[in-house]
Amino acid sequence: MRSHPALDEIDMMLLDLLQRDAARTLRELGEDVGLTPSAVQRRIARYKAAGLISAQVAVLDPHRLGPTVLASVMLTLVRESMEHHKAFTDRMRAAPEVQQCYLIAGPWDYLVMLAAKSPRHCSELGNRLFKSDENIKRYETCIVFDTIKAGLTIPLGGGR
Amino acid sequence: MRSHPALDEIDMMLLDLLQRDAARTLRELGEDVGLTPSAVQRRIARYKAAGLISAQVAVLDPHRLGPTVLASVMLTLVRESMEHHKAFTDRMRAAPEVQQCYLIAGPWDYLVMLAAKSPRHCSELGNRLFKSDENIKRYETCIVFDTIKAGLTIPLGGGR
DNA sequence: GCCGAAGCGCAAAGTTGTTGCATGAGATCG
DNA sequence: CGATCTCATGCAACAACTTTGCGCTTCGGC
Repeated sequence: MRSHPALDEIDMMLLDLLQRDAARTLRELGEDVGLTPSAVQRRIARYKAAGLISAQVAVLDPHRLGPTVLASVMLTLVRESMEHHKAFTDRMRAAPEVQQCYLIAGPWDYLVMLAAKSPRHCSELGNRLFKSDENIKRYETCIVFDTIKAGLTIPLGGGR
Repeated sequence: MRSHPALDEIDMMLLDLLQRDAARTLRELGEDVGLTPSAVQRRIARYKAAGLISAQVAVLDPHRLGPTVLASVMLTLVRESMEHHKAFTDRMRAAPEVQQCYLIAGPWDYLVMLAAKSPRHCSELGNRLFKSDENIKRYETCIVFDTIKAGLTIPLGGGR
């Protein structure tokens, strides 16, 4: 007995449609997958209840909102205890300028994506979030010159 | 004469609310910013027309959809002509497993975030997208152990 | 075969999103 | 200094969408 009866092909299609455009109506979605609006709505309610859909957000265009500087930061900690990791991750979660933060394998411990309002702001962020932390051994910042692609889309095409 | 009369404080609040949760009703948003639903709806329509809101998407939880492997890839090209860059970026844009792709400063040319269905799939992706490209000098893949934070939120708090 | 669970379509009911219109606040210009 | 024009708002009517109850069918045990 599984808590979730497994997702069928229609579920995959719906989730894929939704992660591309969540502003469409139930009728449109229904036509695409071959269901009535009410059936679509019940499925989507199921996804939300199950936590499959964790959020529904508007994606803003950074460069139309005024100057925006994106940067990637790779870093390593000095001590690797649970407490030190938690202290760091809590700070990342709390900082609104931190778009993404990943614990990664390899020479670096973390990869962080920053969104700042100016080069100066970006530098300040580095100081505040990383330089002033005694437990960060080293960090390397790479300014983003251009965003080729940005999204959080998960591949759902070929069945899973 | 500016193409866009500049955004006031209410615009910033609305955009900030929307990039956090785009599923709220116009009435709720209106109460938060002190406007009627129709005023809110007209502002949002303006944002969309101006391209400030580039998409409205559902964010899926990768790990509730079955095993998912995220990875970051840093790479450098051999030749840096416009054509070579375009060939590469076109491939990135076309690949559904490429979540994000940035042109960056520093020792590497690009940072790419991948979403794969398994370690094997991830390795295949590396071969298909990078290893088989004669114009990629070197690339380094870091598997993501844990996602601390993921989003595309832009800081709008302190006025802009 | 019988029975319960689950999903669907249909249609009514309830909300929400959208639009026309009149008002009022600024800005521009004579 | 006032006339005028533009633009955003609130209100109210309207249209569209979402949600829910109900009966039906299907599928899997028992």
